[in-house]
Amino acid sequence: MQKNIQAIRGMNDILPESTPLWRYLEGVLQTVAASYGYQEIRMPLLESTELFKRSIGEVTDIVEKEMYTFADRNGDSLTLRPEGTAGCVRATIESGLLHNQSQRLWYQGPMFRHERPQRGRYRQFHQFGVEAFGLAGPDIDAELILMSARMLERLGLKDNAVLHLNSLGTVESRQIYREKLIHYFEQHQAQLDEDSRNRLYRNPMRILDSKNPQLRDLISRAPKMGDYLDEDSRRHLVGLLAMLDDARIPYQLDPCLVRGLDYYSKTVFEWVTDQLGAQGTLCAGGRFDTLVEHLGGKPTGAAGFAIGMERMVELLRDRRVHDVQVAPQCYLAMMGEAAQRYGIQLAETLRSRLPQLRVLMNCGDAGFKAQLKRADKSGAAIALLIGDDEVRQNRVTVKYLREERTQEQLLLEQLIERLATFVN
RNA sequence: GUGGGCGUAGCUCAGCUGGUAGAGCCCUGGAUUGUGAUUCCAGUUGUCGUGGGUUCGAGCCCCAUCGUCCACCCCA
Repeated sequence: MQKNIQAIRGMNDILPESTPLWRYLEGVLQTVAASYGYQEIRMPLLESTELFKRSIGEVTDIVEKEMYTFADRNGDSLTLRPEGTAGCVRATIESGLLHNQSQRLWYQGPMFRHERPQRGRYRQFHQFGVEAFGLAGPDIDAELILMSARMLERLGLKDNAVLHLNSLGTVESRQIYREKLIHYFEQHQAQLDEDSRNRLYRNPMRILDSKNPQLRDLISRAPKMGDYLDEDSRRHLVGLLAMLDDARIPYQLDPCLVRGLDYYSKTVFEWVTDQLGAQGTLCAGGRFDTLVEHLGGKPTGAAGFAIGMERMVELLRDRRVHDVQVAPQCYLAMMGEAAQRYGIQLAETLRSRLPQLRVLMNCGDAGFKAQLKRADKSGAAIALLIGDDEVRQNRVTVKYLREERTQEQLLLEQLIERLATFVN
């Protein structure tokens, strides 16, 4: 048997039954971002591999084993973007957007990581990302967190998520902390599991967010980043917490919160839910003050976050949020060849006169009864009936499908007037 | 990359200790000629994921393979 070609593993189609929900979600996020004065930016899906190696970090899992990397025809190494920040920074530097000015930007679109798919984790997944450049203080961190909180609130998901917060300090203070941590875990090496032992010298902070319950005790007694923060980072964090308190945004300080990408510094945060299984991070972000410089720009403070769209959609699906109108307002049923030719002209006229109207025209052979069934199934409020009689009289029979109302025969202008009341 | 569960009609699934396939939904037609959500009647749908093995005989047992889901890992 010939095998049908299937979608690439971990890359899903978004079918018509869910696209309205996606558009609703995207619409809410865009509206909120705009209400904070953020502008949209669109970057290519493909970037030079070097960009991601330099920004995400050579020793991260993403770069080591999760990137879709391949050679262009001329031999250049290209990579399908595994996240949006790197490309966004590259674009803003390249276009001079950071020259003596700050930028507040958002983007959305697919990202690609070669991981084993599971609930809430796919090889092509979608993010809505927000980035702010050229602003060094805790005020912009607060703005971003407030924005993310508002997004959740608008979507009715405020009670589904908890805000986790931590500070990773500057690169220098983190270096000191890192050594303390290695020293601590070295002394208890026997208690570490295999994963953690592997991470001990490569990325000891990752041991902190291990899920192994046998390590919980050991981890809870480990040195805390908070005790090693430099003065600047400490003041930054205190300032941010005060602003969050003012805004009455509850948060949970989480000394074990470590982000997976190397470029983060100072503030990091995550909105986490317990309703999605193992992949519960809905939204995550933080500051990345050294990245712009690292990619060749002038030293520029920066912060941002990204929302995992699939995870949001899954939460919204449970709540049956449904706001987007796609059903046609009227369905055109026709009997006979003359009626069909009349009807197709009529449908065009209606679309010209009422641009907001959604007209679904019956196509293909079907009995009158079957056409009405289709009209009902389409969700249309009205069926427009055309047969020989209507063609002769130049009228259209209007049948109301969703209300007790006697049907009527209308001339074109009357019909347009009537249909106009169903458009909004 | 490592584990475990599952793969039967378009969808959701049933199929008893092995005897060459079923239900509901959907779709189509009909219950007198041009009037839809209900009801009734009728009909279509499958090399039971794929390949091999055991057996007189396999959807059911064994092996392999692919796919999928969940978890580890990782992260949005």
